[in-house]
Amino acid sequence: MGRPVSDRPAHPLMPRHEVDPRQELPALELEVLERWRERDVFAESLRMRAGAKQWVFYEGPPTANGPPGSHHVLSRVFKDIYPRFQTMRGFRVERKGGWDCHGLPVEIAVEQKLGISSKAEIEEKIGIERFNAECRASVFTFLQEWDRLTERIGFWLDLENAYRTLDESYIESVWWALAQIDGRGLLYEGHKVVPYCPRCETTLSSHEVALGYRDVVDPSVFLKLPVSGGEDRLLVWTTTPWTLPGNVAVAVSPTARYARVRVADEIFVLADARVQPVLGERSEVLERFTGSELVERYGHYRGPIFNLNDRRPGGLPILADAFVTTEDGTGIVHLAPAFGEDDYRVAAASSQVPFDPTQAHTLYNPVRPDGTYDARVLDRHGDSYEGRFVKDPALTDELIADLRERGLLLEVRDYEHSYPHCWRCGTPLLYYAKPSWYIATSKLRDELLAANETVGWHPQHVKHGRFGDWLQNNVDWALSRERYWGTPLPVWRCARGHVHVIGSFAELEERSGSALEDHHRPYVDALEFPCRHDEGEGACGQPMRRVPEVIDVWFDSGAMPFAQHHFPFENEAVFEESFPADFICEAQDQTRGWFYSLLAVATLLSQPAPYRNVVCLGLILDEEGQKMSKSKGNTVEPWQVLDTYGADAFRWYFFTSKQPWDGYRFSAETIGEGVRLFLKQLWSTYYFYVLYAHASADELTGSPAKAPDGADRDLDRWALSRTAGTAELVAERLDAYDATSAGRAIAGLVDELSNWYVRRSRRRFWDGETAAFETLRTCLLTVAKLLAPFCPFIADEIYENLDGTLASVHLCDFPKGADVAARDEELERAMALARETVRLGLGARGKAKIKVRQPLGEAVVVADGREREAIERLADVVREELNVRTVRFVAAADELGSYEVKANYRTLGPRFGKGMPLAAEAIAALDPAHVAQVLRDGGQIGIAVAGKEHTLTAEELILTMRAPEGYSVEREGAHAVALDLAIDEALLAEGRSREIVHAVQNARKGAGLQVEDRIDLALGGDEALLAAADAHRDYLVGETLALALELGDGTGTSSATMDHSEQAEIDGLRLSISLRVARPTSSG
RNA sequence: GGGCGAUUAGCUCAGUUGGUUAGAGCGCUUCUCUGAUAAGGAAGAGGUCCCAGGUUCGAGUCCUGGAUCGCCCA
Repeated sequence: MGRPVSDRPAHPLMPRHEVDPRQELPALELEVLERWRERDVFAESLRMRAGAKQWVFYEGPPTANGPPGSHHVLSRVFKDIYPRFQTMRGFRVERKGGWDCHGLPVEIAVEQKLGISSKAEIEEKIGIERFNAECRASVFTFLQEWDRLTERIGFWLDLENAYRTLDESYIESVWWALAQIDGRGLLYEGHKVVPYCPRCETTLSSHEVALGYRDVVDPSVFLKLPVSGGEDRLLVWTTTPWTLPGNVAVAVSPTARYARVRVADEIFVLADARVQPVLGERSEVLERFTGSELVERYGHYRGPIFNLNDRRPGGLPILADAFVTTEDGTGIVHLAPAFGEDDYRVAAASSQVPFDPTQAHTLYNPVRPDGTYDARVLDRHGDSYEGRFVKDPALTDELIADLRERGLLLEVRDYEHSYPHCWRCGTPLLYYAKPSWYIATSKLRDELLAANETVGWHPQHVKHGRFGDWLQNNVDWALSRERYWGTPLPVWRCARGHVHVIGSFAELEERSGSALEDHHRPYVDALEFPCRHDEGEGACGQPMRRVPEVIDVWFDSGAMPFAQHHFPFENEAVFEESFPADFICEAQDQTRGWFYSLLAVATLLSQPAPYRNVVCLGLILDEEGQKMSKSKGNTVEPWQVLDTYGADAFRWYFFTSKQPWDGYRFSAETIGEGVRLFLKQLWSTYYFYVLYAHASADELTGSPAKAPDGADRDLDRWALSRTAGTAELVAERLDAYDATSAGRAIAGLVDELSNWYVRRSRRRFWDGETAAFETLRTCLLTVAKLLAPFCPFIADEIYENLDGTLASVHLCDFPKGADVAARDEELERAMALARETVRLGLGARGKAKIKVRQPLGEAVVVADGREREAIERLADVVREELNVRTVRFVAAADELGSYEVKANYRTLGPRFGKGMPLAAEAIAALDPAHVAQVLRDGGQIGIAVAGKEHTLTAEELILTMRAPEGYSVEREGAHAVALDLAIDEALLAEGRSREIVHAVQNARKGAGLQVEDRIDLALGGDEALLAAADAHRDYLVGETLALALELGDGTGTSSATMDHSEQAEIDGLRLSISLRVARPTSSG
């Protein structure tokens, strides 16, 4: 257990220190942080659970080469709350930090720093060795900033033992995983059509592509291609004329309708839906058929479209595939598998296209890596287009002119669309088939889906929505990147094409004869070894060299469950015990990022799902609902919030303002509101306790406790029961990863404690009544423990001051309801009803415009059965709150006025169905007084609907009341409270005496007196007021702390000697008040 | 273009299996209470529950289509 703290106060009810009612929370948090450091609380919280069962959290590694923003605070506080909670529940929750170190963002930052922007420059000017050294240095540029923020927001994470994806041990585990995957035959080299910048000669990641979309106008070309063996012409549409030399087929939609139309003396074929938009009114439809029928009818067209010196004219296939739409163009598209992903897929799937995806050289691609045509592309005169850049507008014009000359062109139109450009150099990107290493994840689709079924997703819809769909449509993982700063792909290959995947550093050393200290490029590239492949004629013996690629950083992150422990090379037991994770948490954009990479890597290694629960966080938007970005200048910097409102406020906002996956509309002001509403209210309640505990120190530590009376005991038991109930609910909701509901329940409890328990109990605290202090202390300490995972600072402060047995609230066990008190749900219901009754009664007062200070004779509460019993039990509360002499109960409203009877739709609806309107009508026609009488006697009501008799029970009817004469009534549903408005002389005098007290208190304030000052008091003015004061002399003297009271008009002897005089008006009557501080010499 | 989510008061958000007159907090107006609280309480103003169809005796809630915003993917 945690280290006990020695300097306990003399008595358990006594707080250790006084409290500033206007405490600045950020300053307080810094003190708490210091205390955590001194007492080593985080480490202690782990040590004290050393033998306990693990509850496993995985940190999805951020990159530390940029500063953390508010969205990082969001994910980090959610990564904190559940581990804190589970620690308090008794689990050991180790929280190993992690850093994602590799990848293009790091490389780009370095390129910018070095003032270069291409691979050629890296390799020729800088050299890979220096470049990677720069990357390594750049990775942790903002590490301190991250660590500082992590600590400040109260995110407990083991930063000292954080894993780093650039570590040698990490890389070795990744290599092991890849060798395992290769051993299952799932690693292969294939082609992928990728966004590619021909100037930089590099592929771009989807993230980079998204940076460079621009709206541009490109020519869209309508071709008329004659079918094989006929004069009919297919109308084929493309927006990328430069891809036409790569054409190997055309495609139609199998299900769409196509039309054969005549225009002048030509016959065209195109989608029926496109006839009008493309050809206008000038066409005549001859026939219609589906795409499938079109394929059957024509089969082939005359190709290739462009003159190519290695392909003779002949028939090229017409294919059908569902990706073709008829929403624009002609409903017939050309296929160039080297330049389009769909094209590639359809071509690969068709036996009619001479293309084998596993044999890269069979792909027809006349464009070179620098974006120029090779020698095969010819113009109409047989001259080559070799060396021409494919996106050059002048070239496009020539291509179009060529097609026109050859009679293949129907029309050219401008086509406005958004097209990706290289974000670095502005060159339009090409979609271009590149060789790439793949993992055949699509073969494991069923395993992935099955593993997904075992995961608890929050929100739930991700499971079968975004994530499930993604798995359903799984495509092979393109693993390789032609870059420098990453885990090197451990694939070695010999000149004869034999491939070997290295699975450990030892193996590499054994084969190559050299050991490396750093397995990054370029060092690893230098190692060679003879090929051991044996095809029956002895080992091949050719030198094997590493392929140049590095691996996708997402594979790094997906390997973290084992790579963070250097499994399987060491720490086998540690890994076994910490797999799978109970909980991970990232933003929703990780659906295809880390959530996927973790699941995929585990599945590839035949492991179960690597996480049991996922919380997906939404996006942070600004007040206007715009995405926050530095360029817009609408970001909220974390430190700005932390310095102004503090970490607890920041956390509280994220936890409770809405369900985190819905995203946030976020501004510093919104956070401030939450502070006012919740943290200040809590602080205020806590302050109240500390203030009066110190003021009542003698009573609390000395004399034996006085037992509370019945009503007070009820109030105490109510507060404890509500606290116990909240404890149950909070634990249940946090178990379900629903911090929002849990937090709101705590806020509800604090509100009830502050605005009901404390307010109702104030006098008991002034009197130093032990039971009240005990109750409030228990409630506050329970709140502190419940709140500890949410707002760890303020929770620790309250615990430390009111208890402090352990070094921190975070070493405590999470409260179970039974630890606090036995639930008394009957009492809770009763109190809720009593409060409702008070609310209605105050409403009735307001309606009659009678102040609460004016006592009234009677409140009449309408309630029946158990409700009545419940409220009756708490009648004193109702009486005091409403300031009435008596509370009378009536069973129903007949004594108060007339009824109204209505149908209960909820219960009767299913019974009557279509007859419901008739039934409601029949019920409305009943005599309400009669119905009330019968129901009260336990009888039933008969009605006739459409000639049929029906019997109705009390639950099928709703009785409400109308306001009677002479009472002010406030009602809601079946409840009502009526106030007798008659004010007799006695009530009037009492009310006036209260007004006088109020006026004197104001005068005291006006005279600048201390609350405990005793006074001499003289009152003058209207006789009626003086009479009221005289009648309630004791009350008046007691409330105003007057030692002497003189009543009479201004001629009185002492008024001239008073220090302070003022005039007041009550009910239009004049009151003069004179007072002075009573001196010891004055008579008592 | 496809998938997912969202849309309820000026703002931030609740709204259970469909049920009579859709709620809370903040802000605004008026009143009120006050030996903790720049707090609390009451009343008032403020809503075509994004739109249009449909199912149903009955739709904020279920279905279809559409709009707008966001995310992911093409």
